[in-house]
Amino acid sequence: MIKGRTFRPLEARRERRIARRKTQIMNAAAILFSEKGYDGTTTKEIAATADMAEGTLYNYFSSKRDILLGIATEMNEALGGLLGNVEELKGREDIIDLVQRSFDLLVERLTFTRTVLMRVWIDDEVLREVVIEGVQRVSQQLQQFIAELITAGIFRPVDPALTARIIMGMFVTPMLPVLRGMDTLPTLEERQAIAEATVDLLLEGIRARPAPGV
Amino acid sequence: MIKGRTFRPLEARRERRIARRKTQIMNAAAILFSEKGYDGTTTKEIAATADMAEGTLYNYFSSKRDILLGIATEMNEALGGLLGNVEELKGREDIIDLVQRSFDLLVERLTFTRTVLMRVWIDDEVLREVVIEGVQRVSQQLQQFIAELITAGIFRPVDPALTARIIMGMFVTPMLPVLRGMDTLPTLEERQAIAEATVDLLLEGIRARPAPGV
Amino acid sequence: MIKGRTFRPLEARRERRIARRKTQIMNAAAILFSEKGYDGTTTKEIAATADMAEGTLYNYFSSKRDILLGIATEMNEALGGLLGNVEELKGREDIIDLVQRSFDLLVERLTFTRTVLMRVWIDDEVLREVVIEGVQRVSQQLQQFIAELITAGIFRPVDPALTARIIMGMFVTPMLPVLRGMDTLPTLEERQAIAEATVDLLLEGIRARPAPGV
Amino acid sequence: MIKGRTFRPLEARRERRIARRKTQIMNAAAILFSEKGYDGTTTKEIAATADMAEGTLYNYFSSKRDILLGIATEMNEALGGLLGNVEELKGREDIIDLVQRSFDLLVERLTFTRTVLMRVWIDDEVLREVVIEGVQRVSQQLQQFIAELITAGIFRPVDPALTARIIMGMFVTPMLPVLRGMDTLPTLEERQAIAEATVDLLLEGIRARPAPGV
DNA sequence: AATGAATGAGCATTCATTCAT
DNA sequence: CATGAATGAATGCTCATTCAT
Repeated sequence: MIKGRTFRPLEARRERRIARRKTQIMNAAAILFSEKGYDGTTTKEIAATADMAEGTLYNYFSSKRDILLGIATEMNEALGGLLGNVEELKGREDIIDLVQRSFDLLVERLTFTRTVLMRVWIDDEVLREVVIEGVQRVSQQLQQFIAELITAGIFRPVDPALTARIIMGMFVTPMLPVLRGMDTLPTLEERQAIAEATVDLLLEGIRARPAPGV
Repeated sequence: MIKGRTFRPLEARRERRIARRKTQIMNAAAILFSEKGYDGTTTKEIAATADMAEGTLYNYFSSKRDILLGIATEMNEALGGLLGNVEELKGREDIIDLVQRSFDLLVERLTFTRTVLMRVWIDDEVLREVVIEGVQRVSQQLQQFIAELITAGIFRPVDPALTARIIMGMFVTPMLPVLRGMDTLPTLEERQAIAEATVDLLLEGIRARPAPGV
Repeated sequence: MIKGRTFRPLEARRERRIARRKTQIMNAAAILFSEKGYDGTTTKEIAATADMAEGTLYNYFSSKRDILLGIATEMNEALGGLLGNVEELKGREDIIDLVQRSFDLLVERLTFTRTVLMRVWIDDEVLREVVIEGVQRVSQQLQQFIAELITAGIFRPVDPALTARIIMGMFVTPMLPVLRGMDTLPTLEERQAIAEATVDLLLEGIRARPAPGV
Repeated sequence: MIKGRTFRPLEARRERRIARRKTQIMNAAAILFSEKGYDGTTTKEIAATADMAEGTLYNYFSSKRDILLGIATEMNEALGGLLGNVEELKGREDIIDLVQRSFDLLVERLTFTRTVLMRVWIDDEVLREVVIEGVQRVSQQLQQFIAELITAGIFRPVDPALTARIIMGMFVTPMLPVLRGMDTLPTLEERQAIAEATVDLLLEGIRARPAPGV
């Protein structure tokens, strides 16, 4: 990227400043969106929370909507880092670890998650951005993973597509009250306990077992 | 409610007319809310869809918000009829039947469900109305049911509260793409297949089993 | 238009009320536009001048721009009534009379004229609406009139198109200071004097000539 | 201005640079003003067209408005050079030549002309700057010229003030479609033809006459 | 002198609610 | 009861101007 004398530190600094500003705005917006909804949040409030003038928002985003899409994209990219190595998931511990990292992601970016989950429900573009490109990819990796383990005789012969969907539901739902702001953030230990309980519930149902009496 | 000579047919007819009007308005509003969101829907549109003048809405509801709460309440009452007889749930078939009736409820009142699920995310009053009074009651019945079956030695000893939450997630999530409008409505057969797959996944994991070799 | 029992007085009254409101708004807007320009006028001011709330404007016009187009259209229609009978223009008196009626039109609708003349300069849609459909029609009738009188030997052989353009300039220009608000409105006598001087200048030119027959 | 030992070449260079910058800005602004109107043009666009940063504009002009007044002034000064020698106008050829030089001026500074003509309509200061000081001076010279030729028996006895106004209209109007951007720029030959036709119409009128001496 | 990010007052437009008919 | 015109506060966004670098 940076070669020979085309290295321009001023430009790099500029880009960092822009990135910092965008983050500052998205953080402020996500807090408000997650508390009051997209339509219930005004640009005036976003600016005040981000500690800048209203017009400054528009130097970094072309519209209120663009801030929302920025949040969705950021969330999506974070999600992308989660499942790169699905083929390495072999034992119970690996799966628990993956689940826990998912929880961590949701919790770290709590307001982003809340915002995106809320908006995906009616905004078709956010739906495409996040679900089609993000969740669906996760889902397909999951289906492939399930299919392989069925072939290997480790899982019972279930419908991979439907099961993938159910599994994702199993893992997101325990977090819903937290995301909604009804429960307080779970501690690390609590998250671990939830992850283990969920994985065990899943495995004991889905794992093929030697016929009794063998 | 109406007894003896206080029976006044005129008044009853009046009440029925009022109820019919309210339903007409809530149906229209739910369609629009579920398509465009609460804030994205104008009272002018609701009136047009309900085939009446804008001002007429306010003879039956005190505000746009009141229409939303009416929808939430209605949904909640429908949910109440679902789990009256939790102690009768004994075998796999009973549970599958319950799950299927839940699916039917969501699908029948598709727009109501969509509206309420969307709005519960940020509106604290809807949250109280629906979740605290509706979902939580279901959840508690479910926990009690799980606890009893654990005591009876039919289920493994799991955490009833967490498991109840996971189970509800398992059952709602397969319906999400339908509720979101991404998938078409499943046929009766499809709903049955989903219900069976979900219950089997649940049972095979949660049911205690005789030790192998016995 | 109104036949048998399809006569609906209520609807007619409604239409009259709407027409009255639109006129009220266009009059207010034209005053402000002509004083401060289109962009220099706010909808708040228009509403205040028309003695109604800001939102009420939008029950009758879909945008500020639509008010402007309404004014242009109205002006255009008034212009249309001016030149129906160009073939009746025979002598000097007829022409003076036509010129005077033009002056009257401009003066009566002073603010409309000012508004349209100002806006036609940069707004292409107003240009089309007014010039292409209005002025151009007048111009063509004028060219035809000139051509006929040339054929009849009454006019010198001049270029009809160019001459029509020059003539229109001769008649509009004396009014410009009035339209611009620099001069006060001319009285009827003054308008008559201007009309006669202009027509004579057109017909005879400025150069002194020996009396015919001498 | 610069005499004796106060002559400072550095200062002169500085002034030339400032003058060049101001011209650069006014040219850019005039293009945009003439296309989109004063209010429709942003300082950001002016800066971009003039190939400099937005803030730089304010080193040379105190406001957007000041740029406009600069354009008006420049136009006015150019107009001043046109009529210095009105007493030399003697024959038809001289007048045609003057008319043609006017056309050339308008065409050369097309965007300046467009801008000023547009803005003079509502901006009182531009009106004063250009009309009162520029056009009115032309008009007075014209009136004096007419009055003298009447006295000399060369022109008919017409009202000099009104006639001056009409004449100016005759000469500007043929150019309006060009200024408005509806017609393409006329070639030199076309401009000459227009000038001749206009002057002849002015001198001789439109009415056919028996050839003198017949 | 040049820059361009920051500013915030000001704008056109929307829409839930009221109320005279 | 039903109507739909009137209301005006509130909104997202623009842009001339300033000023630290």
